[in-house]
Amino acid sequence: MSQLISIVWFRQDLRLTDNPALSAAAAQGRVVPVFIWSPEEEGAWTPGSASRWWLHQSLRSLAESLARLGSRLVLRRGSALPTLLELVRQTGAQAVYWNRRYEPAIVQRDATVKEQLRAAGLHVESYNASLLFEPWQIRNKQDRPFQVYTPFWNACRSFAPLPDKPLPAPLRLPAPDGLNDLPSLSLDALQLEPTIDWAAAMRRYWQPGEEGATRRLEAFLAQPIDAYDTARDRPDLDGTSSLSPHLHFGEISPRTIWHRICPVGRATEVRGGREVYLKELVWREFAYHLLYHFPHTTDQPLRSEYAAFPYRTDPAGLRAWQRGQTGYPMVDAGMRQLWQLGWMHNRVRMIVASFLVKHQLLPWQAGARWFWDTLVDADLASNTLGWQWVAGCGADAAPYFRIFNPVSQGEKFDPQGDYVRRWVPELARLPTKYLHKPWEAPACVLSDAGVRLGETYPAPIVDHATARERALAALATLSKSAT
DNA sequence: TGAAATGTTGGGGCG
DNA sequence: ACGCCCCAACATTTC
Repeated sequence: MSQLISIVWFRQDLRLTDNPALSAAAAQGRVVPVFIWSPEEEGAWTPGSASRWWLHQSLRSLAESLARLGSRLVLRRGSALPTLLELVRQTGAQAVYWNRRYEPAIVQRDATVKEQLRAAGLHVESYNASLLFEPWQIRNKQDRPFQVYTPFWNACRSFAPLPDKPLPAPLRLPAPDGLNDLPSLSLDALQLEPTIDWAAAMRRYWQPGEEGATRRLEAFLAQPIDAYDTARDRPDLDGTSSLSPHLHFGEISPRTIWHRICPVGRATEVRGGREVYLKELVWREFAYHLLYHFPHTTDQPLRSEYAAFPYRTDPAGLRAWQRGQTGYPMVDAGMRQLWQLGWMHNRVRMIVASFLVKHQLLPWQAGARWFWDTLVDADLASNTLGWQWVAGCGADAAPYFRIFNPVSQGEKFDPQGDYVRRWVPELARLPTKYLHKPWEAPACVLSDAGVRLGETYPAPIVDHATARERALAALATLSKSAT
């Protein structure tokens, strides 16, 4: 057995299967797996409460998986570079391996870490574990990054080479002598979990970790995939894959999903629900592509003229939105699902985001920040893309005048009202006809359902038609000042 | 991966 | 039989 000792630095790749850094290290000799909690190095985007809850569970799962292979996950907290150098001293490691991340602050940090470790004489390699295509691989004919989705998708679907087949998990993970005596924090010492236990519903709904991710994928694939095209838009059904948090933490690889959906490997060969799902996966790739090439967009609009957009300041309005108390059942249902599950159906994300930005004229950055704190799948690339898309200031964005009507969206995508009844139980007894617009219900209908508007459920905080006119007027000032 | 306003068409009631 | 109007259904335009 070789005596070469390698450190595998786990980050957002909390899995054993299709983990190139882990496989490379295991092929070299003995492995020291480590996770370093260094939130201060994430710039302005330190993980939010829901993300930290998930991370705690996922680390526990990873530690158990490593223990089954005769290894041990070492936990540390602090700045990455000095922590890694200390580990090198303590283990005699000659190599450090990790899988890449793409957030602006992390790209910078990792470049420094790599340079300094190499300067210290270590062998250092990083790998792609979380994307089908590297953000710099996909270029348009002018050799520039894409800013529109459809041509990006066309470039990805015909890109050669195809995404690699997933690597198998290592069968054994030889530990260096003394791995068990290496100083490590306990998982609890990282203080990732909330001090008040608000995660009960999340525990019921999610199974963080690689095994839970695999089960979620298999459950999704057990459904008729041809229905995905329309079922994915229905928040009252289980039509989506719900893999987003597992993907964010790297508990499952997009390559694994790609090759399960598309066994021949070529996206040009699939149609129907399979193709639609691959396109959703590639939206995630597009988000990383944009974040990598336009790193300022986490806080600034991609279309710079939107920096002058006349957003309002309204702390009470923002709070009503956050708490699901806007008086629009579809919006409130979404915000309460988010609060309880740390997740919201994507169709409803578009509705609530449109409401915040267009009906309330509040800045998309405030919405992005709230999602960042409350989503278990909070992902800087996807979150940034989604909010800029809704606000109209991003890549391939919805035109600003595309304003969702929360009533007609509800009637269209939650036709029996199951979704609203589940998340806004105080309206559950209203007839479906009025469920998405309780202010139009006759007084006797409201009282029969036990609803008193303004008391048991809020009256709408803005009138739709008025808010729509106000949003269009705000857009007009923008295009005037831009010329 | 909008919604609302406006325009067009065609069936049917009715004088 | 015919013109007129209404209106639903659909298409197009506008925001």
